[in-house]
Amino acid sequence: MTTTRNPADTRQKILAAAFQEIHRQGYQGMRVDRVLSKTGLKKGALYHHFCSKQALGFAVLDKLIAKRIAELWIEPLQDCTDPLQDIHDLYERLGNICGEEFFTLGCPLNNLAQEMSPIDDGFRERIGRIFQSWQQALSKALQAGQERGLVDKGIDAEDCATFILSAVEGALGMTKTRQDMAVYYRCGRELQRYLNSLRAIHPAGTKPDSGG
Amino acid sequence: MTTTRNPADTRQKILAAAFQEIHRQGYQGMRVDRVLSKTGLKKGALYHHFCSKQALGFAVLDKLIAKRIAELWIEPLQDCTDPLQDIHDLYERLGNICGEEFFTLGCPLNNLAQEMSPIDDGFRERIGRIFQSWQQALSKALQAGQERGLVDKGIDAEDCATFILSAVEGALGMTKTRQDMAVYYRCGRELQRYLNSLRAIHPAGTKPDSGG
DNA sequence: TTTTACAAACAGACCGGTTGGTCTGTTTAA
DNA sequence: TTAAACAGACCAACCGGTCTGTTTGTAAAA
Repeated sequence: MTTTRNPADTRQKILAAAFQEIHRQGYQGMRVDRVLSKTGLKKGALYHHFCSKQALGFAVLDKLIAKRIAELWIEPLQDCTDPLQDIHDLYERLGNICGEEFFTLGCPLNNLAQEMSPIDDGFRERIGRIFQSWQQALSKALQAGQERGLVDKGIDAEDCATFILSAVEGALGMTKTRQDMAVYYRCGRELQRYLNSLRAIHPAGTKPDSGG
Repeated sequence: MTTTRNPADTRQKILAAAFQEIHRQGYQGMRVDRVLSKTGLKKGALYHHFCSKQALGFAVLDKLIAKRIAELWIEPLQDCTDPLQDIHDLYERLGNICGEEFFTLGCPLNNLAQEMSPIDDGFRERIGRIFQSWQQALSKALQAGQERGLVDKGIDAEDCATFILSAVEGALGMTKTRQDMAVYYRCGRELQRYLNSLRAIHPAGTKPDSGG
């Protein structure tokens, strides 16, 4: 029967509903009652699994959002061949994977960052760690590209990673503001122009691998 | 005496306090009572000048925030000489004008956009108009640069303006998330790299004005 | 100039709905 | 048998907004 108890599943249901609520209304705008009505559970269940609204918010951040970022951005960059190409591919891929509704709601991580970073240390530290690992993945990929001669050795990989991350989040934010996915794709093309400007320069008239 | 009534001044005081509150806590996080305690006024005064919390929020957006954006970004771009240089200068200038505290709180306009665009039509329309004029200013400046031969005629000024706006807001957002102005300056250097990629290309070995 | 009238500009008590959280009791699984 | 896993009534604090009463500026009337 479906009436059998399953604590792990209950916990997951609560997390999923809370994630949706936070994604739509923000953390402060999320109401525990709405999470409950969405799951069909009662307060006893929620406060059995999570000791407070804040603990629930942290759990959503640590368990769902961080995982999503890792799957979409960090792991694919671990062993990429051409970082400049791959970063743009990941950007484009996000547009295919996620529906239009997702884009009108914005990046869950950045939403929380903008809302909570200045007013809650717990959120700021957790969010900071996630962004840190994201940026590191970008930076490492660019450095690997430099070693392979695909990326200009004159650039500072850390700086570029910071900018790419900012630009991606900026594009997602503007897409959300305008409620128009066309903004996302336009920004994607210009991001590609920037990425190309990071390419290793080879002497005119020679191919990258033909030089001596 | 300072006890004499001054409605216009009272209204301005309320707006200023509300702006600070919104900047720190967001619109939903702003409390009417805190605005009042900050101004020393009572509810009677506030609800005499503004019929609701929402009306107060709209007023802050229309009177304070829109004005600030116009002064900092739109008006300076009206008659600029070299848009690519001037856009970067405006970016750098913002870092000098505004204190560190401002950056840890983020762009007031984008904060509101991220928080309210998906859940309130009134805010979304107002915010959309402001961003629209901002982007138009960037776009027009780039087009003027194209006509003067300073900007590559192959680029789409609208697309570039969208990306620049997104990148600037993204940089401000990441600065806020990290609570570190160094992020802002790093992004500034990479933004400049992007802007340089929009420069008109002149034949190798010739100066821009010496070509025939 | 003084008085009166009146609306604008507030003060501040009050209210109803909302919200996160608690507490006790009951059911389920081991 | 027992502890975990819930149900659901209940609560205190908060919060936007209302309402009535009071003060102040001002312009017309005397």
